[in-house]
Amino acid sequence: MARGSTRPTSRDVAQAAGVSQAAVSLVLGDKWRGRVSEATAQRVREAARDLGYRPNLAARNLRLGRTRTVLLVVPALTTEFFAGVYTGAARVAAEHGFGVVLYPSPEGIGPARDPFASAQAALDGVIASSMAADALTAIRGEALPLVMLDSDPAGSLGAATVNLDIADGVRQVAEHLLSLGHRRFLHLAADVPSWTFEVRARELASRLSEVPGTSVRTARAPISIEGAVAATEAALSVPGPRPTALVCDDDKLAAGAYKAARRLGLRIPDDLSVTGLDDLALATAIDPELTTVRLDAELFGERGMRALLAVLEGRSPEGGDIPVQLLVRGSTAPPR
Amino acid sequence: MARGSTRPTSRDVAQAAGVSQAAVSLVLGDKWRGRVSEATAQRVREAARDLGYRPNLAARNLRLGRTRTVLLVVPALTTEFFAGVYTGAARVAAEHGFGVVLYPSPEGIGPARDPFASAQAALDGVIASSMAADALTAIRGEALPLVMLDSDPAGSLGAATVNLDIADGVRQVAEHLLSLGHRRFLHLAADVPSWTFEVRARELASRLSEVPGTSVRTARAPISIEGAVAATEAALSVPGPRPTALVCDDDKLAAGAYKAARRLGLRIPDDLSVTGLDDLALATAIDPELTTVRLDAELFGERGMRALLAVLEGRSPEGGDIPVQLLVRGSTAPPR
DNA sequence: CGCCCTAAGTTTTACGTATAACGTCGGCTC
DNA sequence: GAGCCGACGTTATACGTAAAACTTAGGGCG
Repeated sequence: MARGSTRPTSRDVAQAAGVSQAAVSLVLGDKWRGRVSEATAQRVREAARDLGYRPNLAARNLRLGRTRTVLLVVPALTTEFFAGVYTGAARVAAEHGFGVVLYPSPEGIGPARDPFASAQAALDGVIASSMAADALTAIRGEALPLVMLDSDPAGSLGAATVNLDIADGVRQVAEHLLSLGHRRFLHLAADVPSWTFEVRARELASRLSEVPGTSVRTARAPISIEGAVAATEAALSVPGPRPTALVCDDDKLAAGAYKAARRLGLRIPDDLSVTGLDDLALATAIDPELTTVRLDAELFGERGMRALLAVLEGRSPEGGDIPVQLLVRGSTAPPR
Repeated sequence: MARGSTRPTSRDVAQAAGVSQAAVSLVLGDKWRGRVSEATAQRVREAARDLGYRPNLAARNLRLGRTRTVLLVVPALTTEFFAGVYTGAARVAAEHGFGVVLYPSPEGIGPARDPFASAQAALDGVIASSMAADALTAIRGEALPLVMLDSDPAGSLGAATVNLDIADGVRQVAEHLLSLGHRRFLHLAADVPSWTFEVRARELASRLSEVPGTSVRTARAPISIEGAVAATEAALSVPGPRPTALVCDDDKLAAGAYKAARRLGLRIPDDLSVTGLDDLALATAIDPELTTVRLDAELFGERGMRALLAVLEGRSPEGGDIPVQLLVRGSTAPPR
């Protein structure tokens, strides 16, 4: 009790219970089936509780050569979506006795360009968003078990991938707008090099090209409201027939588009239909509420973590993209 | 080289450089001033680089008895703000060779109610938001160096506190609205037990009570857009003279209030002035743009981390609240 | 010449845990 | 009664690192 400030070790517990340190380890590690009597085990457990014993993780990790900790690498930018991913991943991790450490990719973190310096913990594996491109080379260098989120299955040599079915989401958006009667489209694309955005562009172009009489222009903007305002305002100001439907890569871009439309005196959805992608809180805060594609971020994180656990246990991760869902709200209507 | 799959240790480096393991540790730990010749040090560094050596964190942590890792405990709810806090904290941490692990407080994480089970890493200290109340008792039990964010300085026995000057922000809001001529106020309060919200209520009531002829009612809502819509709609529908100014504890609540106002046919700011607090991306996405109080989340995280570093080094953390700034936008105007 | 000092290392130890390898003792079988 | 086996432990060791304590060889100095 009056041992001072240092934390009790398994040896202290052993002494208190009148057994050897090994016995403590066996009991607390639940490996005592036929090795220790029930009575002794009970004594050990009580001593541990009384002393407030907690195993030293550093020692355990050293001994076992693994840490039951994984790194989740996300792009610094998008917070709400990846908060959901983290939550899902952390929940599944906790169920399996794992912890999850976050590494938000590049900017803002400063000198430590290296995920593994920043995450002091030693790691058993990594889950990385393909948007966090900067960190990826460093990750590859470590040859750790790796799961990629929303990454080109063909391009992620070796690594397992878990993807949202973004292509289907874009198809749903296109179908919805086409069936409303829209033919002149503007695609407000995220100016970020990532597979997940390439898919949007490819799928939209592909579907629209099948319908005679449609046209689609593209504008690019960084993923921020201000950036989207400028890009949209410019794109809608060019002479010639104006697009009647604006497909945005992302809800934030759509929010910027709203502001641009307002400045130009265009009413949504009467003069311009707008769609987003993500279903952030934003989407229902703006007026009119945004027609968008709901991505289940938590499920995404869960599936990512399950895939990594599978890799760690030598199983092969389950395949299949995660379904997404079009939410039709007030920002889309037939063209006037 | 052809050593197989296991990672090289300092002993491997030693062998490659033709020195002892101790020499490697000295060189790489930068403790070799008068202990090792420059030439040998160079050889060691090269060998380490060639082998791709990385020190085993678990072993180092065990040896040193500290991990250079701190836990940041945040409420699961609010993501954008705490993303900023994390970024600021992580930057400062990285500058000092520390890592930051996130623990989003209660819901969603599942069985592991215990921050220290979830964050597998052993910890040197903790930074905790007072909003993450559920986790606090567990944290206290560990007797780790602790810094509280936005917590009652009087009530956080022993622990250092770092606070935003929320009281000043509320005063600025009140001053602004009073000077516009508003006298009938509604306070849309976050239904979350936390000091940071108590301050808002206290300060607003206090300032308004000094001005004769003012009245203030209070409505409560959970911090979500939908919750705020319902609460605001109810509060604005009661008979009698309607409030002309709505002071919200938070931007999200304000976004909900916008929707409620719209449903009731009230125009902002003509029929109702609205203010928020946080300056989230939301604030400039909605129309009209929200008059709100900018909180510098990154600076908050920075200061929190600096305070914790001070505690860890036995210095006393610097005091003083972090200043905040009123941003007057389009959601406030004189009452009609 | 004898001494100490410094440079340049090496040997050894400890951190706390998990587990393989090793004892001991009573009881049962043949 | 010899042998063996299962129950109940203990002893010893290794994980990789940091650092204290020790070694060795010159060199300078009185």
